[in-house]
Amino acid sequence: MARDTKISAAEHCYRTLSRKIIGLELKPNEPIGEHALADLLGVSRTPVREALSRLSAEGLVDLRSRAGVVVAPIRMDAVRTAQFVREQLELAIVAEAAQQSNRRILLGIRQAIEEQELAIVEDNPDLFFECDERMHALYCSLAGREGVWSFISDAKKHMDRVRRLSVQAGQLDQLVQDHQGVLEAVMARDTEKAREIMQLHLRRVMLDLSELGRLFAPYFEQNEAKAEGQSPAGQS
Amino acid sequence: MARDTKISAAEHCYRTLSRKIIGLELKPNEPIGEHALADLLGVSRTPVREALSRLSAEGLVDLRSRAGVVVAPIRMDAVRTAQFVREQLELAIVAEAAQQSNRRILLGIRQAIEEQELAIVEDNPDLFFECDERMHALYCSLAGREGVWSFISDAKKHMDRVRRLSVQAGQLDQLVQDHQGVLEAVMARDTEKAREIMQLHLRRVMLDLSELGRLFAPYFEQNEAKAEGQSPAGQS
DNA sequence: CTTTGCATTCTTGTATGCAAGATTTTTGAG
DNA sequence: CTCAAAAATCTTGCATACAAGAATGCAAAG
Repeated sequence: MARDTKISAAEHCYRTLSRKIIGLELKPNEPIGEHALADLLGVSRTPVREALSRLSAEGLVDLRSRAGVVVAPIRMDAVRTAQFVREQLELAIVAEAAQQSNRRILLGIRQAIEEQELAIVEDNPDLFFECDERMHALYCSLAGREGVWSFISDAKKHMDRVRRLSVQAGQLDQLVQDHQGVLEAVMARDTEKAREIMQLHLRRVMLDLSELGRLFAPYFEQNEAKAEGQSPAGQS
Repeated sequence: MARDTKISAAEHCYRTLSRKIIGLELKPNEPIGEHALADLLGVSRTPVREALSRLSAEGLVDLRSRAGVVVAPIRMDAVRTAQFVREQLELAIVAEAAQQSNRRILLGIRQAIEEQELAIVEDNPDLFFECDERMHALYCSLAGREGVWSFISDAKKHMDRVRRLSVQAGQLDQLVQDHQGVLEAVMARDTEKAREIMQLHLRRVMLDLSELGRLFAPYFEQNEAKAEGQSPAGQS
């Protein structure tokens, strides 16, 4: 209520919806109407529409022309592509980062890791992911390539929902251990080891992908199989 | 005039403006008004606004709140970042492509290169760049990672205007030779050589960047140097 | 009971109106 | 002539109105 005047309503809509979608607060395949969102966000349809247009370009919502808007289902293809992109970029970044040494940034990374441990204890997924983002972004800074983070971030959006799902079954401790390993390697200027651990780390998310696809089937894109024909109306 | 009904007006606006900006038909730092664009495109301000919103998110236009819209100046930082991102992705792609062999795609690549040579003879920059895009996209297909192209394409947008500028001074022949070299290496399954030539090729664009910054200074972002304080009013 | 065609309702896509902030011009004083 | 302040103009940001297409429900026929 304090900074309402600073950013536009459209931007506010974009950020709020983006956060809600990635945080699974709005569920994949869930129908959302422009009017309903406008009411929810307390604005008119126009800024909502602008936000939806951007989200559609990013692949987070599907605009079905004149037939409604739905939160985009998680698409296996998109996840794999995003993983590839992210891996290439982050590995290159961490390799460059390992050749730099900025005390302040390194300290920030350490702090982020510690805070992330705390987030696990507190069972606070939002904080966990926030720290994760901060840490990875700091590696970009360390490498002197802050701009690259926005590209990684774009790719990550397609994976974040999967990560959220895997949290519910997940071993978060292992991820933090990975982070510590990467940091040690970077501080030791061991480029190869840093890349190695980071690669392992980044691929960990994908391990249970097919299982998640089964567990959370309604969140994933259905392969054109008309499910209704299989389940008879078990009413009688 | 045949497919007007298929895509929305907003999408039409987005594509048209995107093309005009990248093609330097709309010049960097040129002020554009929503109303003027609406008239130009024969629609109302609403779809124009939607397009501008997306273009702003991509960094192709700057929306100065209530003070006008300008075509984004070329930003050196953004170009360097885009170059980094593109290089990482394309090198990984060509390395994977070199381990595949799909006759039809390889043929398509060869065709694109030949058509590109033709474009040089005809002095047709639009065709030249269109072939270039097609070829690079085909390598993504060859690697079985079509989805990656959209990410490369996003990064490329920040470099394309620079490439357009360097065409005017440029040796396009060299670029085509690079392409042929890459194709040969890929067909010979020589991963390392393919990466090597591709890297050289991708970096060629950046060589004259600083010179272009001087030659086309008004197209580039000015470094906050208040020019007015230095030039006294030489009226009297 | 199932199916087909129609009418209703709902949702989006676009146009337009209005208000607020920024820019420019004008006007007046020194 | 210079500078400053205020008014007029311009431009965007948001809300609303309207129209066209899609989905849904209903009724009638087989």
